[in-house]
Amino acid sequence: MKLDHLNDRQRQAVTTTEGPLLVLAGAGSGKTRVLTHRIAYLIKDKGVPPYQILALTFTNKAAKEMRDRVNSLIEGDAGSSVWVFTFHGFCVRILQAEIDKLGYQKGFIIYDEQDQQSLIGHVIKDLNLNDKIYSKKMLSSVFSDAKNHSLKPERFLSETSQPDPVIQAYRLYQKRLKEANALDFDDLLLKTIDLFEAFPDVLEKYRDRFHYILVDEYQDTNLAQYHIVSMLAKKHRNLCVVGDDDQSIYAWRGADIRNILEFEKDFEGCTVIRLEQNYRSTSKILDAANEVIANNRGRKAKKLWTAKTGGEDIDVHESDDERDEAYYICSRIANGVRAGARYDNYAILYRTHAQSRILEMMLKSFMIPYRVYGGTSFFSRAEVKDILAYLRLFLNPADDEAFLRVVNLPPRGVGGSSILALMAHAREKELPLMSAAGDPGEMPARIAAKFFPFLDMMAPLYAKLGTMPLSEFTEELLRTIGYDAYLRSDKKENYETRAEIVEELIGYIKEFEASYSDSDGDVLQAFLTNVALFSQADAVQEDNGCVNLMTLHSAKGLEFPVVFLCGMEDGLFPASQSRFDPEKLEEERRLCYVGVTRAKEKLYLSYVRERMLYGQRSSMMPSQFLQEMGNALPVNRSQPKQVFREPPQPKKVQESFHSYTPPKPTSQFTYQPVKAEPAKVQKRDFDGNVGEFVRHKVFGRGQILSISGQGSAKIVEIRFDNGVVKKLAAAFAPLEKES
DNA sequence: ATTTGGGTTGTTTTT
DNA sequence: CAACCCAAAT
Repeated sequence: MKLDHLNDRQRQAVTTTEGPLLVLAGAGSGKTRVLTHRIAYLIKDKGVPPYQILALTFTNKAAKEMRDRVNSLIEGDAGSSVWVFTFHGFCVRILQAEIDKLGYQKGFIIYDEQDQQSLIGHVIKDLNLNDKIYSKKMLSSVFSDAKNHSLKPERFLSETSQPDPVIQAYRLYQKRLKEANALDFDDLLLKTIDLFEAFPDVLEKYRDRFHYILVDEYQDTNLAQYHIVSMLAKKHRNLCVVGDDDQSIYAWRGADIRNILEFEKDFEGCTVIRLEQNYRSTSKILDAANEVIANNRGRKAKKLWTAKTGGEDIDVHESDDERDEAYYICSRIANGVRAGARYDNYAILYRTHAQSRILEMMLKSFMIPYRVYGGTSFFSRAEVKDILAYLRLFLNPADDEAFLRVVNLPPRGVGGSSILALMAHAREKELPLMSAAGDPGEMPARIAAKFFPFLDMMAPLYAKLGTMPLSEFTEELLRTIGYDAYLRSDKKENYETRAEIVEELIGYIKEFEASYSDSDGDVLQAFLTNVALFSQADAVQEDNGCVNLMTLHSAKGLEFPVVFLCGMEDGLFPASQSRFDPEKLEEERRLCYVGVTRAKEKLYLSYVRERMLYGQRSSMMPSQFLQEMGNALPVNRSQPKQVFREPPQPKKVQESFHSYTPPKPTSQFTYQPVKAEPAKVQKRDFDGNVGEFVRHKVFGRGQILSISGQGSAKIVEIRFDNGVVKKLAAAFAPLEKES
């Protein structure tokens, strides 16, 4: 194994194979390289059988990349038998083999956030809780907190003295999950721990097996993950964790920075190696990053340096508003491309998804191909959810959330009251909804009959399941339920887009089953798990010929020659909720650090004076982080604001899911770069004037007091004859001039 | 039963 | 200015 292209520290990190090892790897210091070489070194030079190695990552993409790179380092496909998984994927794998020991069935399904919310909604109803105090949101975050922070959520809840209703709700929630044979995301970790604790022989089995364990992004592990790792590593103690406390950006979802800060205490006699040479960015960029992060307290001492001295100045730009900002960014990109750059050299990073919209519009009018990661992704489209809900019901008829979603979709005359009756009946009999519908007992016949069409339709499909490839089965399913006709009849949204999404999903299933070789598993379950664990970052693909748009969070681990960090304003970034909470502020600052260090050659920082927030214009101040980077920014940065000609009117965004890529290595979904759409004629422009009288379909006659905004954002303020003053969107309100 | 509309929320970030 | 939730209309 040749290691001479590694620097001394990297090589040390690769070859220190025995005992606990903490690698503090600064941004761009070659952490993935170390991990992959370490795995290859273990196999090739140390003769470790690949199946004794376990590597844990946070995203599927990271896992896939690691697998690929290991395989290219060693001949043959020995690398493929290394277990490289995300934490969640690893837990699923174990639970699929062992979960029956915990009283669940093997074909469990994973509830996503929406299912979770909706289930909590039912719990609130059933317990008659005041949903003003105990909202879905509040409860779900408490539950998640409890699960993430503690091995015994119940104990956590009482120790943090949660009010009784919360504890009751928690119990009922867990009970319902179990009845539905479902696990939420946090359960995946928690149940694995439960399993290991309750069945020492099972733990022993895995403990024996994994002689070498590697953990990527260790700074982002939560207590549950920490626990899993330490249980597994207890025997052989060959645990290598790699991370950077400065890049810990997931505390809000339970990541505990102490896991990395106290690793040395937790694993006695551990070796610590610091990787401080950055191979990614120019020193101009790195200086800025070092400046901001220096404002955080309680971090491990380290000083990143780079051999790439100098480089281009960082650009700081002020715009009037977000439209202007978008224009500025687009024109920079257009110039760059004209000068020979590729579109995929560029990334536009922002704090919140909401910021992407205006950027998208402007990119379209510049005819710049782009890709948005995250946001309303393909898998959260209603059509996809519909179909997946059906499929879930086939894997697991106890899935009540899925049942509720599809029982009346397309509409087949099953309404709220029937559902309510069924739910009561099901509760009484302690049956899942599906079974309860098939076993109506003393339910009024009139109501029971409502469910017959649905049941009759499903029954033959159950019989067909498994007799044909999943994709064909899905097509059969869609034909049977008449989904296409439903899409056509639903005039709300345009049929073409939605039909296209259905096609896309079928295509995705085909890809999946083609690459699914393990004949020993249930394809349907594997597929649903794959989808549930699919994440934003997984879709990222370099060299796609597109400008990349994403949140700062999903940018972690990536790098781009040119990075735009936009919306650098107090209240947005750092977010308003974080500004006065020192811990949260530090996390925002780390996020800023992550953002800055994504850039290899050129960094643009931009902020606006005025931005639309909560539906109204508010004036903004430059982010405090800009001040903090001050020394690394060019001195003459109060450049005169560029004056643009009238920026092109952004075209109406054509509804589109901005692409996604299947996680399988071979899959190659073609993505058509978004081409500019011809401007569509907007809704009619209401042309009343102040003082004139108008008639509203509902409110009656009124007088226009003021008009603001323009185009579809035009707002008219009207005092109606009954004295009520309302602000209405001119483009949408049913207004007519009073004659 | 289904649809519509108004009123009410509230926004980080995601495995 | 959304998305979401509930109430009222048909």
